[in-house]
Amino acid sequence: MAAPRGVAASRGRRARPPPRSSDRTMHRYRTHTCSDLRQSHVGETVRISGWIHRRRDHGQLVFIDLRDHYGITQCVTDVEDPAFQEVEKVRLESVVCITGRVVKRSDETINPKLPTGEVEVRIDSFEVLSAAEQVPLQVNSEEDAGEETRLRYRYLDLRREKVHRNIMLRSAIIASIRRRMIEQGFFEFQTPILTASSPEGARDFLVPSRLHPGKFYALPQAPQQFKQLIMVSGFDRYFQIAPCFRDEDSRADRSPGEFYQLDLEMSFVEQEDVFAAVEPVLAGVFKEFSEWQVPGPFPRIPYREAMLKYGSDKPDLRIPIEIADVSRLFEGSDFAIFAKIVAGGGVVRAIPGPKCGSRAICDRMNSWAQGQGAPGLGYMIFAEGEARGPIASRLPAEAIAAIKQATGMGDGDAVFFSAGKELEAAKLAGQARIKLGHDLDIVEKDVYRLCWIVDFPMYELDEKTGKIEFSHNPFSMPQGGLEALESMDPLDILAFQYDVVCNGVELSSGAIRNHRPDIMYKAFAVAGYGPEVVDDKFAGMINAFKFGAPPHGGIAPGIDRIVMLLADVQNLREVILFPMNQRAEDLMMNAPNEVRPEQLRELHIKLALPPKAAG
RNA sequence: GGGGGUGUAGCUCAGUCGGUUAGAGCGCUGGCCUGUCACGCCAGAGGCCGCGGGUUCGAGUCCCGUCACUCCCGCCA
Repeated sequence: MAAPRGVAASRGRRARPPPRSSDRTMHRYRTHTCSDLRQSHVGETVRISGWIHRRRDHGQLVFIDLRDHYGITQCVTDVEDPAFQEVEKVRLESVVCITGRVVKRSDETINPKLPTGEVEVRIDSFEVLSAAEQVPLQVNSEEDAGEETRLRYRYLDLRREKVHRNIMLRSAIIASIRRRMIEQGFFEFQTPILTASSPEGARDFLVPSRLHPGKFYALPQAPQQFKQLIMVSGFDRYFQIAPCFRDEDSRADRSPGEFYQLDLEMSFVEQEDVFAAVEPVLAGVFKEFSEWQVPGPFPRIPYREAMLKYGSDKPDLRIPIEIADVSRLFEGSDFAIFAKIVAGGGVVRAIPGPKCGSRAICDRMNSWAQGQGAPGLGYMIFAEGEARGPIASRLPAEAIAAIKQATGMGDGDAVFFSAGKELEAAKLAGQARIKLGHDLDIVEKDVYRLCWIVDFPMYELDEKTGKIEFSHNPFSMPQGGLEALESMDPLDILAFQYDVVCNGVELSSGAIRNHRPDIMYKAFAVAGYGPEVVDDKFAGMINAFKFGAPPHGGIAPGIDRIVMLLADVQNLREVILFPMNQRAEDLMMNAPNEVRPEQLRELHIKLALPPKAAG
């Protein structure tokens, strides 16, 4: 897969044709790029510029692979040439300008791996535009350097084929998204970067105000309120490739600090209208930039069903394992641990383990579960028409038959059991499902399985405080509207709130918004907030809704994650030009950094550092 | 805030049970080589084995602490 630079489709189109070669008016730096030259150029004198990618020194004869954004061209010089000495000495990654004659390579020396491999450039003159010191990471290597080196010298890392290609893929994906959104009748608008802190959600990044001592702007966690106000302003269909800022800890699929969303909002729509607008954009992009299957239409899976069958609200549908609830079978059973859990309102979930019918595998799963902080993972092994294991021996035959029925398992298989409080049991079962999928190598390959998760609950119970809280976005419209808020148990109320999930990665959250002030005040009241909280914290939006707001809704798929999936990489840093490290530091630019005392004084800020950092 | 992994040459890594002078590939320096394309061959320079402490006759290796990078939990409406 030694694809030469410049051939990958994602690498993009060629540069506009450079000026024609002619000895008198030759361009200062180049007449062609390093991917341009073909047999048809043989005989022409050309000029190309780029980096020294690799050198092969034969003593009397030196080959140089010259690399630019577009590709690689082999240049050659021998001891007779005046430029020979310099060419032999120049260090890798130096930037040079080469003028020379395009010559045809003899049949045996053609390199079929290079698009320019039928020709080479005989060096007439050789100019070093910028000499390189020894580089701290190898640009011409497939092998990644350590993260710290890669980030500190990101501009070198970005020269490497693989990373360069990922970034170009990102560029092409964003261009495609823009085109598709505009074709669907959306308009792109920009929203403020300096805005107000909002009490909900993630931790804000704050920006002190010079003009208003003691006051702060916040960077937007998302343009949420602005896009709703755009709808109230009558623009009907908005989108933006929007930067979002959240001061939360990072993960492999969660950048520290900042990330980009395809933010969009539509007026006069219901949930299905949003799906109908977004699904073709996402499906189109996934199909355009990969060879993998993208089955559609995306299935719609209610939240509760997802939590039951997949143990997650972001199920990886490539794994052909479905969890079943078997709580009822353990009710009052002789297997006391589970019986007690069920009696106490807990649940027992059964995870099918195809071809897992061995003690070794089951013990391994059990210790894995303990490593996850669970008490353990029960199991039942099927062999020779019977069920074995400590659980099986305490269950009546009918219950075992029912478990077989529910999981579809038989001889040679196993069933694992996750028991406990509903959410915990479901999550452990979900993690076990993923582990089994990977361990057994039964994850479907070469496919992007996207789905909609719908009917998220409007509220949830905070385990610690026992208080009712918004489970997602407080601006979502509750299903059933005002009547539901007034008459139902808050924990039973669903919201018009939805996610898009792809292969176990949450791409996006969205909702039909609550555009009615009366319902808004009531929704907050249920969560224990008086109208003054709404008026104070969401003044702009609640006021706007009092002057005629269209029903509206939207969604905001994560750009970085889409690119990550399409680039088939495991970490967001691979698809971001200048990412920060896990501790939210930019090792290249040295951010965050201390500032001059005058700057702080201007901002009316005095530092109160923790004892450790003070020294 | 918590748990796991990693840290040895400029880079990627090996280093056995704790035992002589710490190795390899790439890169770098010098030499040889006129058809290579991950060129080949010879020689050389380059090491606070992350840092500090401990155990030991002896520590890259074992123990404790600490720092850095990373993955995960918490967190992320």
